[in-house]
Amino acid sequence: MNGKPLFFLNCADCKCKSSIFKSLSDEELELINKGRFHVTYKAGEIIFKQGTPSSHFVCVTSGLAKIYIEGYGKNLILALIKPVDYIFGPGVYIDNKHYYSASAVEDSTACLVDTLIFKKLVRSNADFAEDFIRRLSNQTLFNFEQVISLTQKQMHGRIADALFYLSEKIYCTNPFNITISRQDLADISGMSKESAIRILKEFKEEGILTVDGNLFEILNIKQLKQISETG
Amino acid sequence: MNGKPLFFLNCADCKCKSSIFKSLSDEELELINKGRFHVTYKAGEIIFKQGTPSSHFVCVTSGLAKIYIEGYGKNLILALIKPVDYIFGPGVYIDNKHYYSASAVEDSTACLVDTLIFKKLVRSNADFAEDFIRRLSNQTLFNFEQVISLTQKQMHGRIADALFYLSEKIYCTNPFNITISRQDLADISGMSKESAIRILKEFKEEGILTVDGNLFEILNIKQLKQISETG
DNA sequence: TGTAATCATTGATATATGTCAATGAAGAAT
DNA sequence: ATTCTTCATTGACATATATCAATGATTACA
Repeated sequence: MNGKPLFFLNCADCKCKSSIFKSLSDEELELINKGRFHVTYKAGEIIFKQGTPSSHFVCVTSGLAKIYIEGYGKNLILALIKPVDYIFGPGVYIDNKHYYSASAVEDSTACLVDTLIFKKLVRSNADFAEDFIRRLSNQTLFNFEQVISLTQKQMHGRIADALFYLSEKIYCTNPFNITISRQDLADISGMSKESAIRILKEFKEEGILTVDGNLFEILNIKQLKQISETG
Repeated sequence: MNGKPLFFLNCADCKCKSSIFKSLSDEELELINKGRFHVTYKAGEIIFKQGTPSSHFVCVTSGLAKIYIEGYGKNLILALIKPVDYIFGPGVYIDNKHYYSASAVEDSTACLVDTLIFKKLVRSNADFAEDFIRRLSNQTLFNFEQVISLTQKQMHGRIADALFYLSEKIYCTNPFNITISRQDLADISGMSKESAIRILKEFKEEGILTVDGNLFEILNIKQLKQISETG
């Protein structure tokens, strides 16, 4: 419930706008601002659901969200989205459908912006278009790493990768407090919850990691890196 | 060695240009044409190698190529590229590096075009940029299907998916002659060559498939679809 | 403040899948 | 033809991983 002033901001003054918008002028930001909704989500709430039409893209302004594909009986978490980052699915330029679901992991707030406005700006502003393509490319590279980790590494390597992802990319500290569940950790690593927990236990026993509830600390980064690399 | 006249064509007259170029004017095509190389590859030859700098993108004009990530001890085939389709890796907009390798599966020919020209056209022609983004989006959707198949389906389902991919997307006939090896089939399906062969054998025994050397025929499409869906 | 509900943990077990080794078949080269 | 090399096939075996079931811990809640 903090951050209420955000409701009154416009995009041009927004202190926490996504870096994708840096190539936009104030007039262009005003365009975005006009088609914008500010929403709050409680932890666990669905932001959008795979298969539904997508008319807006989502910019997470506080909290933490996950995007995940609902597959055959289980979920694959594609990424965690933290402030200030945005969710722009591949369906927007194809058939305006969501190809994955998104939900709030922590209590979160987000801005929703009409994708038509976004597409218009892509056409009219080459810098913006290029930034967007760069962003799509980075996502693809991330997908590549992910698919190789998931298909060619054994569980230890995959958990190691997930731990580095959480520590380095999401929580950005080393003793870090995870706000995701063990099931989420398993859905990131493509394994069962039970297996994920067992690997954590092994890492603890080998002194690579300490786990106290949701507080994790990677003690032996070098060894964990090696586990990540040897699969 | 057929198709020699291709060497003398320019892009504007090319009968087999990739659909990505349909939004370009003759002048713009001439720009592409100027920075273009026509190359022939023998089956098995490497077109480019993961990790090397990428200055040109590749448009396959005859034959068949594969793009594959060289992972931890084995390869993952991301896609087969048939005429007329092009290979434009995600590194082009990031650091001009190849993030996967490409090689010719059959004797092939290709045009190489400077990526700088491509990027210039993306900036100057909004239709072209949008077509390109659409294409990137489609690739992402394909990646999603692939990662779900590879991580959430058992071997039977993955081989079923690979067979449909070959029959419907690549060779586009039902009794189809594969020009890829069993190892390639395994690298598409994310399993060992031996496992892939065993699954094929089971499908044969159940009357779902006939396999005579490299000639495949899917006999019971409905059943194979179901195997694909039940994982 | 207890009761339900969810989440985390652990053990036992079944099985999907990879690895290794051996053999057969099909081309390529001499 | 004959040898050599690559590719395909099969079997035996080891093991990585999921599933199921039970229990403990934590949180929501009324």
